[in-house]
Amino acid sequence: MSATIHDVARSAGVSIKTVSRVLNGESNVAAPTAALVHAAIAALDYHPNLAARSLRTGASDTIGVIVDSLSDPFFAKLISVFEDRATAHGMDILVASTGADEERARMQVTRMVRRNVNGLLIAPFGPSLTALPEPGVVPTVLIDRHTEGSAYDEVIVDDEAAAYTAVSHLIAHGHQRIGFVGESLRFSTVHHRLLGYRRALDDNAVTLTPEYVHTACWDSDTATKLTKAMLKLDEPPTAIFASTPVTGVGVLSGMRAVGRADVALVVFGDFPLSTVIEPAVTVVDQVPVDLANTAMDRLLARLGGDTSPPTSTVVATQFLIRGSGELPPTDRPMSPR
Amino acid sequence: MSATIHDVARSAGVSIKTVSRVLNGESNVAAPTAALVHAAIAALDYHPNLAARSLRTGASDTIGVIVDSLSDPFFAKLISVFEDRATAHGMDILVASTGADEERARMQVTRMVRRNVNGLLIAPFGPSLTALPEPGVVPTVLIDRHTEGSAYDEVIVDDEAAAYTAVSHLIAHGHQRIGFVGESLRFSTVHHRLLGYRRALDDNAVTLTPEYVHTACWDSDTATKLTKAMLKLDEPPTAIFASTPVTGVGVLSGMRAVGRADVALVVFGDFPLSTVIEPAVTVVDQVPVDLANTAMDRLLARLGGDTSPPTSTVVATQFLIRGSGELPPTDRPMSPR
DNA sequence: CTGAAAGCGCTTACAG
DNA sequence: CTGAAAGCGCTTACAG
Repeated sequence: MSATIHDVARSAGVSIKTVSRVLNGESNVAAPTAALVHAAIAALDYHPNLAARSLRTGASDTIGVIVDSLSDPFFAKLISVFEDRATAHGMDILVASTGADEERARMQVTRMVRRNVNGLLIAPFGPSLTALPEPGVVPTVLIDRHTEGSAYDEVIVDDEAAAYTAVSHLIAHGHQRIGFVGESLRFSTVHHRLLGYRRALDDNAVTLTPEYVHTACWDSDTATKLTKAMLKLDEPPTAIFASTPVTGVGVLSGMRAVGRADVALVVFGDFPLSTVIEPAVTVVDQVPVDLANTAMDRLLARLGGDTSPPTSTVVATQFLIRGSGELPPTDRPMSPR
Repeated sequence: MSATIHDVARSAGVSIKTVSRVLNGESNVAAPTAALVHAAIAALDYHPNLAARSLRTGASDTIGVIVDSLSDPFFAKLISVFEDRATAHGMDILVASTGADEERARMQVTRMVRRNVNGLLIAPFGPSLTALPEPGVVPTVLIDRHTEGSAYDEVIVDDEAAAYTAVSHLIAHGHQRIGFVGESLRFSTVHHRLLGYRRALDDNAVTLTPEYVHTACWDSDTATKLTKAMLKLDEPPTAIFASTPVTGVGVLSGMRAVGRADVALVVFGDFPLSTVIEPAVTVVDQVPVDLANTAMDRLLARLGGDTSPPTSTVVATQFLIRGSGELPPTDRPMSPR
């Protein structure tokens, strides 16, 4: 039903090879011939069959994106930027989630490779390399999280330095008892944020209190529970550093549940409503748009034939001071239980 | 480099047709033969070439999703559910955004069709049918918004009824001056939410005040600006109904900017932090998970050969009363300007 | 500058 | 229950 290259060739009175040349912008076609072909293409509303092209060339004009979750606002923002950029280059994007499950991540990579994606953008997790494509199979750029020993370009932020800044900021505002509410240390980002937290304490001669450090807050609800527990300690923290927006929301919820809006808070990662909450939430903004654009730049360079050694690009974060991180420490006595 | 069906056939000592039969689960293969083929497939780590299959069959085991924006939390949630379901059926999803631009929407549909997607899930906008695939080209299900005269299944919510409930709730709590902050009426959803708003006023003998009705809040910032302006009227509204989470966030921001946390608020659509804000925000929850699953059910039915006439499925919403919609009207005098 | 032939890796009739 | 042939719609050498 749809016109094929043969129809165009017949209509233009040339061979299919010439049509193919015009289609692929090859230079060696006489101008009048090219015009004839263009006219035929327009007249027949011809569009090349992508599956046929893909079968022949092994590519697909498609970019695969693999992240933990498609509904997480951070990843959703990355995807949004990837799609804009891909569309501008005539490519489509295929998305897949891993749920931070290694088995599923492996499967998603395999599926993408089988789909002949031109390139892959992956938010890796855990130290394992098995959930990444084998080197040489498909150009790949890793985003947000570092994987030791990978053969790929990566685009990350300096999590440790940003966390260091954030926690130092809390200490500078008089806080000595600072909670750390983090997701799993399986994520290199959370691991480095914890390192930054510890270094800030060390450099300011603040003793680390194990009861204040939580590294298994899988979701908002867990963060809420742990926050409530922390704030009920005999010596509760006067400030909390949340390692991600998801845990940050949980912390806010926990603070609210025990009626403690006076606890200082800094969240790693900006989120909608952060400026509407009272007090507005001080955050480390990872600037996901920059992260995504930089990663896409790398991938496009690789697709363009760049074969230089893998690079590690560190995108700048922004520390946005809004109020919640500047609350003075209160030492209101708490009921013992 | 990768094994082909010929390699498997040779290794198993059968013809490629027999391998193809096994691959596609056709019944008429002798058990011992099938076992031989399976062994060869496993030994060679064979995976069928998807492009070749797609070229031959005209399908691609792929579902296309087209929405306004990939980073909007509502659409991101829908996509997340679509991906889960698609993965469970061995299909991948291709995503594209329209930016609510008809030209771009048309282009995205064309691209998806050219990619031979098995099915399409589209959040349409505006009355135009030109941004939808021509009937018969590809099974399509429309989500969230109604398009008059389309030939496709649709899965929507009863926007008018839900808005009616929300606004009636405000009136029942003593409010007579109720603002409507909406995005464009191009969206059938917003249009119907406005109808529900008007009907609730009518049924309760509340006069509609044109200054309270805004239907061009493209983004949060516009909603903020209009909210601030409304609250500075000589007779400001005592309650506001926001037609979407995006405008709702803008309204909250505007209320905060003029120091009016005492204005009642109901938002159409739940959003993260709605329970953490003080007071917690009363919302009409569209239950995006239900919407997405129902749409996917319809699409899978169509892919399974269902050729019955197009259906319109209305998914139930939930009215979540949390505090912000129950604030009593205050009649604090405002400065005249 | 242009074209005829071959073939990418599958599935679809068709035959036995 | 099994197979040989044809062909989906392109691009890739190769020839002229």
